[in-house]
Amino acid sequence: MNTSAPRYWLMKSEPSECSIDDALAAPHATVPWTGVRNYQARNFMRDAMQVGDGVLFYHSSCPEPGIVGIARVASGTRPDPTQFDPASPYFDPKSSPGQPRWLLLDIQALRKTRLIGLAELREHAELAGMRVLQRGNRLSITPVEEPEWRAIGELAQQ
DNA sequence: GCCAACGTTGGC
DNA sequence: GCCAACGTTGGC
Repeated sequence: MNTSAPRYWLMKSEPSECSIDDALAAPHATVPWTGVRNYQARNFMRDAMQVGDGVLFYHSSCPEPGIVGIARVASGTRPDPTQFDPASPYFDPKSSPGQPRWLLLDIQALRKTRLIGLAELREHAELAGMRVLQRGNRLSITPVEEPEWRAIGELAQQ
Protein backbone atom coordinates (compact mmCIF):
# COMPACT_ATOMS: atom_id res chain seq x y z
CA MET A 1 0.00 0.00 0.00
CA ASN A 2 1.15 3.46 -0.80
CA THR A 3 1.36 5.19 2.55
CA SER A 4 2.03 8.56 0.93
CA ALA A 5 -1.32 8.59 -0.86
CA PRO A 6 -3.43 11.62 -0.09
CA ARG A 7 -5.80 11.05 2.78
CA TYR A 8 -7.84 14.21 2.46
CA TRP A 9 -9.87 15.73 -0.34
CA LEU A 10 -11.94 18.73 -1.20
CA MET A 11 -15.11 17.98 -3.15
CA LYS A 12 -17.23 20.65 -4.79
CA SER A 13 -20.98 20.40 -4.94
CA GLU A 14 -23.46 22.93 -6.14
CA PRO A 15 -25.85 23.38 -3.23
CA SER A 16 -28.75 23.52 -5.68
CA GLU A 17 -27.81 19.93 -6.63
CA CYS A 18 -26.66 18.53 -3.33
CA SER A 19 -26.01 20.79 -0.35
CA ILE A 20 -24.43 19.73 2.92
CA ASP A 21 -27.94 19.77 4.39
CA ASP A 22 -29.16 17.49 1.61
CA ALA A 23 -26.32 15.08 2.30
CA LEU A 24 -26.92 15.09 6.05
CA ALA A 25 -30.61 14.43 5.47
CA ALA A 26 -29.98 11.43 3.20
CA PRO A 27 -30.22 7.89 4.58
CA HIS A 28 -27.06 7.26 6.64
CA ALA A 29 -26.11 10.82 5.61
CA THR A 30 -24.64 9.17 2.55
CA VAL A 31 -25.01 10.25 -1.06
CA PRO A 32 -23.69 8.87 -4.35
CA TRP A 33 -21.30 11.49 -5.75
CA THR A 34 -22.84 11.58 -9.17
CA GLY A 35 -22.02 13.74 -12.16
CA VAL A 36 -18.21 13.79 -12.22
CA ARG A 37 -17.36 14.24 -15.92
CA ASN A 38 -13.71 15.12 -15.76
CA TYR A 39 -11.04 12.49 -16.23
CA GLN A 40 -8.67 13.83 -13.63
CA ALA A 41 -11.37 13.91 -10.97
CA ARG A 42 -12.54 10.45 -12.01
CA ASN A 43 -9.02 9.12 -11.72
CA PHE A 44 -8.68 10.49 -8.21
CA MET A 45 -11.78 8.52 -7.26
CA ARG A 46 -10.64 5.40 -9.06
CA ASP A 47 -6.97 5.36 -8.17
CA ALA A 48 -6.40 7.29 -4.99
CA MET A 49 -9.47 7.76 -2.82
CA GLN A 50 -10.04 5.20 -0.13
CA VAL A 51 -12.85 4.48 2.29
CA GLY A 52 -12.34 6.62 5.35
CA ASP A 53 -10.48 9.46 3.65
CA GLY A 54 -11.49 12.88 4.95
CA VAL A 55 -13.50 15.19 2.72
CA LEU A 56 -14.00 18.94 2.87
CA PHE A 57 -17.52 19.54 1.56
CA TYR A 58 -17.45 22.68 -0.58
CA HIS A 59 -20.34 24.65 -2.03
CA SER A 60 -19.62 26.05 -5.50
CA SER A 61 -21.54 28.17 -8.01
CA CYS A 62 -23.60 29.80 -5.32
CA PRO A 63 -23.85 33.13 -3.50
CA GLU A 64 -21.38 32.11 -0.80
CA PRO A 65 -18.84 29.60 -2.11
CA GLY A 66 -16.75 27.91 0.52
CA ILE A 67 -16.27 24.97 2.85
CA VAL A 68 -19.44 24.05 4.67
CA GLY A 69 -18.89 20.65 6.17
CA ILE A 70 -16.82 17.57 6.85
CA ALA A 71 -17.48 14.22 5.21
CA ARG A 72 -15.75 10.94 4.53
CA VAL A 73 -15.32 8.60 1.62
CA ALA A 74 -17.78 5.81 2.30
CA SER A 75 -17.32 3.37 -0.59
CA GLY A 76 -15.16 2.40 -3.48
CA THR A 77 -16.10 3.32 -7.02
CA ARG A 78 -18.83 1.95 -9.24
CA PRO A 79 -20.24 3.13 -12.56
CA ASP A 80 -22.27 6.33 -12.32
CA PRO A 81 -25.72 5.27 -13.57
CA THR A 82 -26.59 8.76 -14.83
CA GLN A 83 -24.18 8.33 -17.74
CA PHE A 84 -26.55 5.72 -19.23
CA ASP A 85 -29.75 7.72 -18.75
CA PRO A 86 -30.72 9.79 -21.80
CA ALA A 87 -32.99 11.89 -19.59
CA SER A 88 -30.14 12.86 -17.27
CA PRO A 89 -28.11 16.01 -17.76
CA TYR A 90 -25.11 13.77 -17.09
CA PHE A 91 -25.95 11.40 -19.93
CA ASP A 92 -22.92 10.45 -22.01
CA PRO A 93 -23.80 8.89 -25.36
CA LYS A 94 -20.25 7.62 -25.73
CA SER A 95 -20.52 5.53 -22.62
CA SER A 96 -22.13 2.12 -22.32
CA PRO A 97 -22.83 -0.28 -19.46
CA GLY A 98 -20.29 -2.66 -20.96
CA GLN A 99 -17.65 0.05 -21.03
CA PRO A 100 -18.60 2.70 -18.51
CA ARG A 101 -16.55 5.87 -18.61
CA TRP A 102 -17.67 7.59 -15.45
CA LEU A 103 -17.53 6.45 -11.87
CA LEU A 104 -18.91 7.57 -8.57
CA LEU A 105 -18.39 6.72 -4.95
CA ASP A 106 -20.44 7.27 -1.83
CA ILE A 107 -19.78 10.24 0.41
CA GLN A 108 -21.00 10.29 3.98
CA ALA A 109 -21.55 13.70 5.51
CA LEU A 110 -20.34 13.87 9.10
CA ARG A 111 -21.11 17.41 10.22
CA LYS A 112 -21.64 20.93 9.10
CA THR A 113 -19.05 23.56 9.77
CA ARG A 114 -19.60 27.27 9.73
CA LEU A 115 -19.16 28.65 6.24
CA ILE A 116 -15.46 29.18 5.54
CA GLY A 117 -15.50 31.29 2.40
CA LEU A 118 -12.83 31.75 -0.22
CA ALA A 119 -11.79 35.16 1.07
CA GLU A 120 -11.20 33.71 4.52
CA LEU A 121 -9.27 30.75 3.17
CA ARG A 122 -7.03 33.16 1.28
CA GLU A 123 -6.15 34.98 4.49
CA HIS A 124 -4.14 32.02 5.71
CA ALA A 125 -0.66 31.55 4.31
CA GLU A 126 -0.62 27.85 5.18
CA LEU A 127 -3.58 27.33 2.84
CA ALA A 128 -2.12 29.23 -0.10
CA GLY A 129 -1.24 26.02 -1.93
CA MET A 130 -4.77 24.66 -1.96
CA ARG A 131 -5.95 23.88 -5.46
CA VAL A 132 -9.31 25.45 -4.86
CA LEU A 133 -7.59 28.80 -4.30
CA GLN A 134 -5.56 28.72 -7.51
CA ARG A 135 -6.57 30.93 -10.36
CA GLY A 136 -8.56 29.12 -12.99
CA ASN A 137 -9.02 26.03 -10.90
CA ARG A 138 -12.00 24.02 -12.09
CA LEU A 139 -11.34 20.55 -10.75
CA SER A 140 -14.25 19.36 -8.66
CA ILE A 141 -12.15 16.93 -6.60
CA THR A 142 -8.74 17.98 -5.34
CA PRO A 143 -6.30 16.49 -2.84
CA VAL A 144 -5.79 18.33 0.44
CA GLU A 145 -2.56 18.12 2.41
CA GLU A 146 -2.67 17.12 6.05
CA PRO A 147 -1.46 20.52 7.36
CA GLU A 148 -4.22 22.16 5.32
CA TRP A 149 -6.76 19.74 6.68
CA ARG A 150 -5.66 20.47 10.25
CA ALA A 151 -5.65 24.22 9.73
CA ILE A 152 -9.16 24.14 8.34
CA GLY A 153 -10.29 21.96 11.22
CA GLU A 154 -9.09 24.67 13.59
CA LEU A 155 -10.68 27.43 11.54
CA ALA A 156 -13.96 25.57 11.62
CA GLN A 157 -14.03 25.73 15.41
CA GLN A 158 -13.48 29.48 15.64
C1' DG B 1 0.22 15.83 -33.46
C1' DC B 2 -1.27 20.61 -33.89
C1' DC B 3 -4.37 23.99 -32.74
C1' DA B 4 -8.65 26.74 -33.48
C1' DA B 5 -13.24 26.51 -32.12
C1' DC B 6 -16.35 25.45 -28.86
C1' DG B 7 -18.57 24.30 -24.38
C1' DT B 8 -18.21 24.42 -19.40
C1' DT B 9 -16.87 26.02 -14.86
C1' DG B 10 -17.30 29.13 -11.34
C1' DG B 11 -16.04 33.48 -8.98
C1' DC B 12 -17.40 37.99 -9.17
C1' DG C 1 -24.62 38.48 -16.83
C1' DC C 2 -19.65 38.72 -17.61
C1' DC C 3 -15.62 36.62 -18.72
C1' DA C 4 -11.11 34.25 -17.76
C1' DA C 5 -9.47 29.78 -17.62
C1' DC C 6 -9.63 25.31 -18.81
C1' DG C 7 -10.87 20.74 -21.13
C1' DT C 8 -12.54 18.55 -25.22
C1' DT C 9 -13.40 18.02 -30.03
C1' DG C 10 -12.34 17.51 -34.65
C1' DG C 11 -10.32 19.07 -39.11
C1' DC C 12 -6.12 18.93 -41.20
